[in-house]
Amino acid sequence: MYEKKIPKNFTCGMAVLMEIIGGKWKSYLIYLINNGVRRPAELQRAVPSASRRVLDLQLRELEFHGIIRRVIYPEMPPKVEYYLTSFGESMLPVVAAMENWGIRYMETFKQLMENKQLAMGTAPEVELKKTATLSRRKAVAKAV
Amino acid sequence: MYEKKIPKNFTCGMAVLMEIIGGKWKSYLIYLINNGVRRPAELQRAVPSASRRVLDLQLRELEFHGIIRRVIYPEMPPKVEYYLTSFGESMLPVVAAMENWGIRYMETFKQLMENKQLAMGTAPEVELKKTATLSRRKAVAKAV
DNA sequence: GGACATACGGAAAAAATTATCCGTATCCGA
DNA sequence: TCGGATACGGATAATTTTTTCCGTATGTCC
Repeated sequence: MYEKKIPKNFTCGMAVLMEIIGGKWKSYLIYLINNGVRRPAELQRAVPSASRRVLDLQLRELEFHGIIRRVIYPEMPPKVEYYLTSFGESMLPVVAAMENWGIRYMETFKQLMENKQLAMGTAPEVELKKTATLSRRKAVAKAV
Repeated sequence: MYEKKIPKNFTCGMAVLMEIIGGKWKSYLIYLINNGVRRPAELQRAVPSASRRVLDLQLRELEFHGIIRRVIYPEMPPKVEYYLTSFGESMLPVVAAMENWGIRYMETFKQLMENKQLAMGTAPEVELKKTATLSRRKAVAKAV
């Protein structure tokens, strides 16, 4: 793990959670391991777009953080399996909530990315409030 | 926003959600705005460890993704306020779940970081399974 | 006029993360 | 003996994100 130069705070839960599953593939690894994809090579085949190295590193970090547990079989050729710890399992509802929210807005999101325009179906109420502060001063326009 | 060279997939919800709130301060910004901290300068004072620039950039991205809405008051000195859109509000439960999970394991996590040792209170069941595959071969040791 | 407030943005440096490429070792099967 | 499977790790490059430092503009208060 890279030695950080800027210390992190971890004063809010978000920072803690992000430190643990913020990596590019970590949540997916948790998902896969929980669904029975246990061996390193299997995981690599399951996520071919990730390099073998990063998966290894992120598995190490997940293990270091107590999310997964590595079981080493002293065989030849080598065999390794990963399992969620009970601590790791405690994270499943959160991961699921994140995943579900994402799925729900995936299509909308993709369209947004293509259009490169803000066009969320649910979102954009745009209105200009005119408050007391406006009349209190000279109200110079500086629109965007 | 930075033009990426490696295209992202967004085939799973996690990737979508991460694209939206993965930024270092984004979830905190959502939290603050939802709690009435609306003006840019207020937000900067609320997160002094973040540079003004990044907060600006991440606010832009949140706006672009339809999570927040920027209300510009044509006054002088300039006045701007951010509000969650209804789309942004749909994210609150997820953010809360993440935050809560993190808070719950914050202390354990901090100790882990200090010790630089895997010592999760709940976690480490370590056991070595011996399966058929072991006897099937010569079982050479390659322990760690 | 000078110091402060408001809000914004470009450019480049620094930091952090991820990718690529090299290597180790053993065993199995053709 | 050669090619593939298993698993792992170092070193460096590339990419992405964040920080730092510079600038713009206008208005108020002393």
